[in-house]
Amino acid sequence: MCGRFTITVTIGLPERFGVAHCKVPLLPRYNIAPSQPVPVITHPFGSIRECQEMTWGLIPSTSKDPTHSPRPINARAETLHERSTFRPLLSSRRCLIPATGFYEWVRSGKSSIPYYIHCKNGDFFALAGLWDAWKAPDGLFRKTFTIITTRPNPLVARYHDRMPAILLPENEARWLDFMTPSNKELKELLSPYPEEYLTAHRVSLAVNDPMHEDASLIKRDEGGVLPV
DNA sequence: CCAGACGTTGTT
DNA sequence: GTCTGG
DNA sequence: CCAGACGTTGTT
DNA sequence: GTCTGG
Repeated sequence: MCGRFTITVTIGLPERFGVAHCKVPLLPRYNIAPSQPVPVITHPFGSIRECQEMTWGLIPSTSKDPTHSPRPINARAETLHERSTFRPLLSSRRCLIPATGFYEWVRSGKSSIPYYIHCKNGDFFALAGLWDAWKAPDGLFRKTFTIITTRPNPLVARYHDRMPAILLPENEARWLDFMTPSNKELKELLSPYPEEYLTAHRVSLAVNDPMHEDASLIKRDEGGVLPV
């Protein structure tokens, strides 16, 4: 699945994702966790692409009291069209979440061992997401999003049975297009990202604590005997 | 019809 | 908004 | 995702 | 065990 990710590089991010003027602060992030603000790319109908901050963990616009409702951080690609929470968002609330890597954990007894998965060449990639705006009692809108998950490619399957839906660069515009993809096309867009572009290595247990945020988190850690 | 919920993950 | 349960 | 808390009352 | 917070 996808419960933590990174944006280790911010130089060139607006250009890479077709955003002319990015109004949100772009800082390197080494441990992005649910509930945190994250830069998200949208393409409003009849306008240009935008990059805005949204909170990770979806609060549907119809939510009455989000305090005590689930805020899904992931949505299964296989069942998007049959989930009442996600289906209404498929037509006009698709978004891209820029990233340079993500973490997956392997449970080992009482502890969880983190692995870092990223592009071999260090490129950005775009996670496929859905967002919504919820009107708070104060009248302000809270924008939130969820990351779509899909089957793992063989590389990620060594660590987990799910992985985030990473879009092929040539498909990113289609995902944002106001012409909603058919179910068939959605399935294709959200298929597992090819493993040959990715690599993975074990990292420090320091990643487990979302308070830890420094660049050393993504360094290789020769800690043990678990899978590469 | 209306009322009420609406998620994923991993673990047992 | 849409689906499920009663 | 993992880590950490998990309560109420009355008083300052 | 389960919920909340980051």
